[in-house]
Amino acid sequence: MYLAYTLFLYPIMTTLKELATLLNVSVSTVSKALNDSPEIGEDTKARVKKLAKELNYQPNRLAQQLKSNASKTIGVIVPNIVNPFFAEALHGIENYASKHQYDIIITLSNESFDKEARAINMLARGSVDGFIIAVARESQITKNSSHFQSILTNQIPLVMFDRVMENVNCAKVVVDDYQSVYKATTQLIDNGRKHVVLFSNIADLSVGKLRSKGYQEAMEAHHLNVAILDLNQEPDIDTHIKNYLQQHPETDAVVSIDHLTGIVALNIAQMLGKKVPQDFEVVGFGFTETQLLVNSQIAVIRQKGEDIGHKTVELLLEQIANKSNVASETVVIPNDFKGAFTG
Amino acid sequence: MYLAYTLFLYPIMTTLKELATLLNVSVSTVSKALNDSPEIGEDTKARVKKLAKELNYQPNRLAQQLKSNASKTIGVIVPNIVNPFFAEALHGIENYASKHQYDIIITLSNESFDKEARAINMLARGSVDGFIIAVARESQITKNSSHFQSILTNQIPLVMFDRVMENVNCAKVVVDDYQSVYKATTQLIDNGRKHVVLFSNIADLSVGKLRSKGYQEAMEAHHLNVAILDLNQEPDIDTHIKNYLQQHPETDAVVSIDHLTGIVALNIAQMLGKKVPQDFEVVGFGFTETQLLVNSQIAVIRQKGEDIGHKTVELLLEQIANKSNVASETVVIPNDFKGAFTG
DNA sequence: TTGTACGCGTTATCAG
DNA sequence: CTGATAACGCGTACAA
Repeated sequence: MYLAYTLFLYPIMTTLKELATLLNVSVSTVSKALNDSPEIGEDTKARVKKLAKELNYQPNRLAQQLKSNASKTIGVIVPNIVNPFFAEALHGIENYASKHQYDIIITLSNESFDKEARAINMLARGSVDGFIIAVARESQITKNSSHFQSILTNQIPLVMFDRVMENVNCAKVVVDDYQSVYKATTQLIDNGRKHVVLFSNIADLSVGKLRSKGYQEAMEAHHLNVAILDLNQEPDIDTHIKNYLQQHPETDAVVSIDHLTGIVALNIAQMLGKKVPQDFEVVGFGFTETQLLVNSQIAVIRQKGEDIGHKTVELLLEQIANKSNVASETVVIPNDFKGAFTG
Repeated sequence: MYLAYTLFLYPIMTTLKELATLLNVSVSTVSKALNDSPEIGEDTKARVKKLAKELNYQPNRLAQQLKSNASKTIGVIVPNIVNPFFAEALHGIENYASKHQYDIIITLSNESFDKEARAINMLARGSVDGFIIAVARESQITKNSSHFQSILTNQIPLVMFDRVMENVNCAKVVVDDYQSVYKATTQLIDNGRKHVVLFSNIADLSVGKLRSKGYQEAMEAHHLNVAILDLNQEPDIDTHIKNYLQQHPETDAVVSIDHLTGIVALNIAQMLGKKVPQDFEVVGFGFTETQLLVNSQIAVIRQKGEDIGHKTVELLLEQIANKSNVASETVVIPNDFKGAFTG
């Protein structure tokens, strides 16, 4: 005879208490019944479950989280999401996390220290069991890591990836930035290229520096001139690249250490009448779909975003499990090479 | 004299109760003091705040949320995040939400109905105050909207964007898919193109159908032959496009209704020796960076992902505010055109 | 001015 | 087998 009540109640979230009063039993009985406790008789279990189903009862997760002191949620902070590398990494993170029944809260720092710090402050108060972070540009440049230290001080598990800070003592997942660019540059030189220039719009980032270093040392090892075009934050990279290539017509190869300048360089070189890849070769940083976009006309150093994402979650869940063990290993996920270099 | 205690306690989350015992006052006094209640004396306020600062006290958000019955969090479910359109929309959503002190929990449906349904089930239990959803491919194809109905039944605010379901009665934000493709196609025809083909890998989606319809009706209005290459789910779109263009050498224009096939078609056409844009023209769907990638060689219909994201949040927050008012308006955000068509 | 008591929804312990 | 009680951490009406 609780039909009317039922109909009225239905839409809004049903609680244990409501079930209890409707069934004339105690709240704890209902809770145990729904959790299949052996303490409860089969008949009452059935009654409880039936009504719970009818009223579409769903336990409130906030309450469960508060009680258990675990949110089963990972806080992810990335500089932006439009960069396909981060998109892929997030994809990997989400997949692996959800496989392990973890939700993720994503926050974008927009490369800003403040926003990064605020996000940490919000999430570090019970909302998440741990953090996965790629450091904002501003934090990297200013070397301000106070907000990360506060995570560590609070014993909250933390994993950094790609953009990491050396002086923060936590687990890290990176790619072999130096190695892969060194190797790619060497390959170009072996192909007979003499005027290899590096294009970059991330010179100020940790990864940018490592990649530049790879290029630089490869060039120097072969006694070739180092030429770096730093497009950092330039709004109109098209024009700058065009100007450079016109002023340096001898250029016969480009190493791009980000996901954009390589493709742009390719297009412009073709517009300027260069034959690719016969007398002009490009190596770029890329991601899964890059290959489609450039149609094998350039070689790409492919960052395995999804794998990197997987790994970060793996490390984080380990830390969450063995609360004590603040492991701070650094895992390197080597880059792929896609698209054959010409000989 | 609580210094030793302090040092021991510091790392782990400080609670009101701990502050209270340390200060020999009641929990509520501490709470009020921290919230600057006029009931509390200035001196005690000072004492409380001082210790709170020392111990780095941060109120537990879960508890606050449970108490207030509001999570200040938006649940966002998108099919994937690698598609730059969704990445941009998410960017817009995150920015606008965070401006209004809302967090977002992002879940990826991976185009699967099950995952979408599970995500809703998890989040609809107190974790979020409302949903923003772009419908998974599978849900659209099977027309299964039961999980969405359950959101509505539970009175949880819901906004759909881009991929929407007509039979779900909620607010929606879409682009002018039909219109913009009709217009683009007409433009190509006006430019003298006679053999315009449509490339698509999203024929089965609501947006895909609308866009195809725009193309089709524009062609028919000019008594031209409709030609559609459906690359839906094909792994190797490169090859298919190449084959098509070789078998149909008369083709003088391509309309691509997704963010990939247009760029691929452009590259392949150039490889096949077509002069772009003199005797071959491409219109594609795109996003902010597309223009850079294709270097003005094709025109793009640009979906304003960020604006769309903004709008969804705006509508959702409205709904959250006037709980009663289940507004179900549909907002259309018109596409931009970038890159001049040649005449 | 401060403290007490209760509620948010859940679970766990301990009586009955 | 069932129920009362306490607890998670916070906020607040009410009492002192």
